[in-house]
Amino acid sequence: MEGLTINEAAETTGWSPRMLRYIESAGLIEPPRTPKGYRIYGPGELQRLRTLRQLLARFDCALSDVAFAKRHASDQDLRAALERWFEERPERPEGVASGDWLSWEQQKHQRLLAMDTPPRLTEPTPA
Amino acid sequence: MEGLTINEAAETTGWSPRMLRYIESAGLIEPPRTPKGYRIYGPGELQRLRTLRQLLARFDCALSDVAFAKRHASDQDLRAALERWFEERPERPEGVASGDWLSWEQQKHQRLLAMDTPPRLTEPTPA
DNA sequence: CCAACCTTGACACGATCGTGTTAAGCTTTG
DNA sequence: CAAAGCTTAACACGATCGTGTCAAGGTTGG
Repeated sequence: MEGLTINEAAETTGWSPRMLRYIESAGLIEPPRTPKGYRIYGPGELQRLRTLRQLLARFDCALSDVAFAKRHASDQDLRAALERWFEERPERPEGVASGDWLSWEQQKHQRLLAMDTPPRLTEPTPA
Repeated sequence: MEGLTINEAAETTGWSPRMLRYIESAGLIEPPRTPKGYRIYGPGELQRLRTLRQLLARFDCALSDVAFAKRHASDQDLRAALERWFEERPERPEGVASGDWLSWEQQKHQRLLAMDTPPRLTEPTPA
């Protein structure tokens, strides 16, 4: 055997075997398998399991958050979209006439949006 | 009045007033208030509300994910920690003797970890 | 061969998310 | 001033997360 079995890994990392499977299902740590499908945890996996623990505890965040962060890290489009959203400043012009008011910033962003809006995402969800 | 009230904003963005408050409580969009505490949504907020919608729909993610992304964007420590965790490669050396095996990678990371571990975070949670 | 271990799948359950609704109390406005 | 609108707080409820446990079946090893 080239590494630890799931129960052994659970033992040394503090996670339950159930959670190791769950973590795998979340795409966070996917150990290789023997030809018959047994999971084998090597030093790398064990270490990542331990540090995962610390991450969650230290920053008080959820497994799903880390899963999302992974998506965020590997999905260029997602990252770009989020970045642009955060950049939309809470800017408050103040110097605009009351008529324009409703239009000016709105249109500015409308233009930005038009660039990446896959046609008809805002579909009226027709029942 | 310098902007839309919460009900008007709800009307034009498609969110319910309840959700506008919820989104605010999540720290995603916090409109300014009148001296008496009434929320006022300006063009910026309205736009962010609309694009938020598209974000969630387009990438099929949750509000809490975006909230976490915001933390991720503004918390340097969090970002660094996540980055390091993702970088821990699923590398499988293969060329290491069976005795070393358990130690080598482990210690490598232990060293890395030691650098940023605020003393005693792994407190034994003493009931 | 059979006991010990693994695998997947399911049910269960408390906690949190996302959302609506309602109540009690101010504020703005016709 | 009274109606309409805002605010917070609370209750409710289905959906999902995180987790345990149990069942049915394949694998491994003494």
